[in-house]
Amino acid sequence: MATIYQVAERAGVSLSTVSRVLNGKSTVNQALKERVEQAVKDLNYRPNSVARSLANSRTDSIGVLVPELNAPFFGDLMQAVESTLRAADKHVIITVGRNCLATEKDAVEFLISRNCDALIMHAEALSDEYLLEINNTKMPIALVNRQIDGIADACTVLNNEQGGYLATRHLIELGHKNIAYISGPTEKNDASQRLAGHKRALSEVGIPISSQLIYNGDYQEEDGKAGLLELLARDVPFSALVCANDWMASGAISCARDLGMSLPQDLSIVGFDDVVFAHHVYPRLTTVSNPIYEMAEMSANYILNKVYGQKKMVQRLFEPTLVIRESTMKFEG
Amino acid sequence: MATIYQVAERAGVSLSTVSRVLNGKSTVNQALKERVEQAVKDLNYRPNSVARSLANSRTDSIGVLVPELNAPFFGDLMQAVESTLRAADKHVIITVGRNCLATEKDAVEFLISRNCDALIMHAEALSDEYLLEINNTKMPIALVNRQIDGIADACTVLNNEQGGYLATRHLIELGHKNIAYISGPTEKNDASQRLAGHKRALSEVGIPISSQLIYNGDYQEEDGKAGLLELLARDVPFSALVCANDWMASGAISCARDLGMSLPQDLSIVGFDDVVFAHHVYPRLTTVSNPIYEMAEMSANYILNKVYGQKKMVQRLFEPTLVIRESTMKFEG
DNA sequence: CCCAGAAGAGAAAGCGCTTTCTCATTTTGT
DNA sequence: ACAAAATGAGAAAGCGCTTTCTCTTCTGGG
Repeated sequence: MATIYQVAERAGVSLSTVSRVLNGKSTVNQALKERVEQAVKDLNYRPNSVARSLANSRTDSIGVLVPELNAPFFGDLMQAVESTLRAADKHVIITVGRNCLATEKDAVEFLISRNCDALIMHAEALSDEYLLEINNTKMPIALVNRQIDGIADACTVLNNEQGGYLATRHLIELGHKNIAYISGPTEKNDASQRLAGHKRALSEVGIPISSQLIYNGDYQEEDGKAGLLELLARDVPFSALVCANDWMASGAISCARDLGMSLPQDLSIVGFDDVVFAHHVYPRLTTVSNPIYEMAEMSANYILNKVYGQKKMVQRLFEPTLVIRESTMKFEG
Repeated sequence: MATIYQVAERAGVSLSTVSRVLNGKSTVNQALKERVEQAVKDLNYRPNSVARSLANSRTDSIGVLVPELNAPFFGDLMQAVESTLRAADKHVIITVGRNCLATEKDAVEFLISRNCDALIMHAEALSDEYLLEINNTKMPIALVNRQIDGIADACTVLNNEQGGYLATRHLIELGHKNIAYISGPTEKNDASQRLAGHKRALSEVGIPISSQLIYNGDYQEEDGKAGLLELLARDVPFSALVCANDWMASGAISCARDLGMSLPQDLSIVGFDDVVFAHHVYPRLTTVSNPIYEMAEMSANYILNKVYGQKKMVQRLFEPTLVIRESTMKFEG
C-alpha cells in the first residue's frame, strides 16, 4: 500500500502539500494540486484511516448499542443508523446489550475503548446517571426511545401515551366497552406511558378503569399468552384486548386460537409497534405504528450535527399512527 | 486520558517495559511488573486502540456484509458473529449490501478502507472472481452460505439439496403425490440445490417431474403469492406446495387464505429456513431449519483461527432438519 | 575465579498521517 | 516604487503505541 510520502515523492512536493490537497483545508497552487491528484491516481493511493485517526483523534466510527440483533424492531433501527451514517462516510460498530445491566455496561465500555466518536443507544438497563456521565465525560451519546432530562436534545422519543390512547380509542369507536390491557413492564417509561394513554381513552368516554382488566407483562411473547390466560381466569368479561407490543399480541393471538376462540369475532386485539411480522400473524394485526426507522435516522442526524458539524434536519418527538388491519372488528353485543 | 508514558513515569520504568507487561510477550522482573500494574490501576490507564493499531497494523475489527439488517435470518447471522467475535475482544463493523452489485462492492471497499483484519460476508451479487481477489490480495474473507472452489475452507455451507429433499419427502410420506414447488432464483446456488433435492425426493418414489408444478420466484414474499396464483392458473392439480424459503411460504399462505382455501386441509405448505416468524404465521409453518446461527459462528471461528491464531472448532458443512408444525397434513384423497 | 551466555530493561526508530511553525514569494495599498 | 500584508509550501513535531537493537547485569560451567 502506498503511503502519503510516496505520493509526495512522485508529485515532487512535500507530504504536507499532499495532505493539504487531500483534506482541502488550505489553498494549494492549482498546478501542484493537479500533480498531486495525478500521483494519487497513479499509485492508487488510499489514506490509512488508522494513521489519520491517530493524528486527529477522530475515528469516524459510531458505536451502536441495541438489546438484540435478531428482532425486527431493532433491525429497522440499525438499518436506519447504518445507512444514514455510511452516507456520511462514518461506520457503525454494533454491540448487543441483551437487556441486561452488566452486558450493556460492558458493551458501552467496549465501545469507549474502541475510541468511537459517539454512541447511539437503545439502552434498557443502564441508569440515567450512568448515561449522563458517559455523555459528560467520555463521548456524546444519542438515545433512541428514551427520555432523560438534562440531555433532552440527545433523546428521540415516541409519544407513547398518544399511541396507547389511539389503540384504545379505536376499540371504543368500534363499540367495545370492556377492554383488557396487557402492559409492558411499568417501570419502563414507554410501557407506563402507553398504559396511561389507554386509561385516558377510557376516562374520556367515562368507562371506569378496572385493575382486573390490566395485566403486567414483560414485552415477551409468552406474556401475551400468560396475560390472556390470567385475564380470562379473572372472569371479568371483555370483548377486546390491547397489548403493549406486537410480540405480546402475537402470543395472545395464538393462545386465543389454541383456546378455540375465533378471531376477531370473539376478541378484538390491537398490538403496538407494527413490526414486520404484524401482517404475518392471522388475523393480520391492527396495531399502532412506531416510526422507529425515522427516529433512529434522527438520532444519527443528531450525532452528525453534534460531532461532525453537519447541518442535518432533526426531530425529537414522533407521533404514532394507528394501522387498522383485521384483528379488530365492531363489537357485536 | 493517561498515556503509556505517564504510566512508565509513575512506575519509574521505561515505556518499553510498560508495553511488555501489558502485552506479556516478554518476561519482566516481578517487582517491576507489579509496580507497572499498580500504576496502571492508579491512573486508570487504558491503552489507546488506535495507536496500537497503527503500530502493529492490526485493528481487531472484522467487517461484516449482509444483504439487509432488518430480516430475521440475517439477524441471527449477525447475532452469532457479534457474540463470538466480541468474546474474543474483536469488534464488528456491519455494512449492508442490499442484494445489489454496486452496493455490495461499495460496502466491501468501505470495509477495506477501514483497515479491517478480515471480512465475513453473506454476499449475494459479488462474483466468485472478485471475492477470490479480495481474499488473495487484500484480506482474508469468510463466506457464509456460499461455496467457492479455491477457497473452500473459507466457506460455510448448508446442505441445501438435502433440505429440499427433506421437505418433499415429508409431503410424500403424508401421502401427497402432486406437489408444487416455488423456487428461489435458480441462478443462485442454494435455490438450485433446494430444487434439486425436491426432484430427488420425487424421483426416488417414481413421481414424474412436471415443469408445470414448478414456479421460479425470487425469494420475496410477493413471489409466494404470485407463484401460488400462477400455479393455480395452470390448472394442474396439486395438494401440497413447498416454498424455497419462509417468506414465500408466508406469502403463499396469506394468498391461499384470501382465496378462501382452508389450510392445511386444502393445501399443505412447507417452508425453508425456519426464521423466527415461522411460528407466527397461521397455521404454524412446517419448514426446514437452517442452522444459520451455528454457521455464522463457525465463520467467525474460522477467522479467529486464521487471522488471530486461535484454535477454535470449525465445521464447514451443515445438515438441515425438518421442523414439523401445523401447515402440513395427511393427504385426504 | 573467569568468561560465555542468558535475561531483563532502556533508547530509539518507526507506523502513516495532521498541523503548527517558519520562511520565501506574491500581492496589495499608497 | 516600497513597505506591509497575504499567500503558499516545506520542515518538523507530534499522535500513543510496538518492537528491534543495544547495553547491563546475572547466572552457571569448567
